[in-house]
Amino acid sequence: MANASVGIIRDCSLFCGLSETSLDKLVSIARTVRFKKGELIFREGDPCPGIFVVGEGAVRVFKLAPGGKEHVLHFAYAGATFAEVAAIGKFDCPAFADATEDAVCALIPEREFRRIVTADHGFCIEMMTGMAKWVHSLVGLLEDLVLRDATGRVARHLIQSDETGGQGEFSLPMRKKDLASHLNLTSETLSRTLHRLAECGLIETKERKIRIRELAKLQDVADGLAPAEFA
Amino acid sequence: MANASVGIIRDCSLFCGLSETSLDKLVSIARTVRFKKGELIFREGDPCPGIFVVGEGAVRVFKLAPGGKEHVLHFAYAGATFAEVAAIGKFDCPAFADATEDAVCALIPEREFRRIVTADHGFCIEMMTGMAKWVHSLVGLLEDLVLRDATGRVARHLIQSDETGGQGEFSLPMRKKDLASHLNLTSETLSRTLHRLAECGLIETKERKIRIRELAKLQDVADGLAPAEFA
DNA sequence: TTGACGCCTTGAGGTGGATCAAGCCACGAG
DNA sequence: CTCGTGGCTTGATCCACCTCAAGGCGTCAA
Repeated sequence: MANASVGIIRDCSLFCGLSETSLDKLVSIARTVRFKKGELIFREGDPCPGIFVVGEGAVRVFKLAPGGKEHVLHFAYAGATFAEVAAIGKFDCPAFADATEDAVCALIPEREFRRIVTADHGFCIEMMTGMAKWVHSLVGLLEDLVLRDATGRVARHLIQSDETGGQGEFSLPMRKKDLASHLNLTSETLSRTLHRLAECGLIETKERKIRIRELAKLQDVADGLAPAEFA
Repeated sequence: MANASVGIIRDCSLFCGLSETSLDKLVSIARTVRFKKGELIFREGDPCPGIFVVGEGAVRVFKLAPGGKEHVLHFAYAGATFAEVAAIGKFDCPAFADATEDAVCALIPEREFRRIVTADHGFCIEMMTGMAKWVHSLVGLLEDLVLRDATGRVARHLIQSDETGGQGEFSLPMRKKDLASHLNLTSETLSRTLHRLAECGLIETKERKIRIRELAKLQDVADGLAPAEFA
């Protein structure tokens, strides 16, 4: 197991479309890195070590305010990548990252990654549109923080997280504390908000499992059209 | 003047690095479009018409909340582009745009743009890193909104807007109302905040002209380390 | 000049969500 | 079993910023 990266890279959404030769090159350069739960992966301002691909576990990317407050920008689970943006733009790490669960990742050094981008036009196009999607989702997040209130943010997040489309139940893969931070709330407010949504019958909650009962109404709440029944 | 776009495109930061042949193709396809002050350019949800390059005037890109509240994502002045992200990602327009001053722009249809991206690997790389920079700046904005208070946001914006590096005076190119919206403040709060910064001697204000007097202290304020003298 | 309109400023009061401080529950270790 | 720890919930209080309302000031057209 000199290189567990092989599987990780082949299975990840970013690289799985690459040609065999590119993949081989990638794999031959990639290092496998492991982190314990809670371990810091990099700090804001560190030189960017390259692109990380998560194989197992969970990673969170976050900013730290002078006062110590943290804001979670991004959660990365199996198949996802992080630090791509810094690697592409040649910035230093723009944020902190740590493991919220024991994690194993493949690390692709920046230089090798850049080689592939310059060699493979198709891949480059994919990266470009990938970045555009990032921008899109960030704009969504901005919109969230600015145009919606706490309840709206929670509602929208629930809708987006539910891949079942309101049919079955799904579970929140992160601590409430971190989710709260991602939505720029305190865990207290998140807790109260979920409770309120449940009271109104829009959702059911059980531990970290959630089921959406009234998708349409929840959508209304997300759009700021608070239904009358809201206390 | 069948095509004022020639100059616009040659002078803009995004396309000025292109080869002559690519430029020629681009110019031959581009349309010149004019907007009156206050005129709406596109709405959120419209199919993306292509990439706009601003030649003269000023454009603001903004989101609209159900309640009518608007949030300015981006100001575009001469040489800048907007709607690039939607064009690349093939989304519909993710926001509204209107002219805050009489404006003349070059419009490059999406299809033509895509042709260039697939034909010109170098350009594609540039676009990719351009998108990465967008992400970077959006993360900065997010950080601003989440980790800083009103005063910190204003301070940071002033520092970033001052190309003279604290030497001379510079002027805010947009209405205070729009700047306030960009920083997620009301114009009232912006007004008061500027006043307070001026009272403390960190800046001088005269109409829309601003001079930074104490860059270091202003930087501290931006970083949330409010100096004692702050009322 | 006069009036109307936009933009900015100033003041007084309201509020959403943060903060602080307990208590509760589940789970793992001893 | 008990204890300890980490995450979640709940309630009371507080404060930064918003909202609403009014007045000043510059600009443009008549």
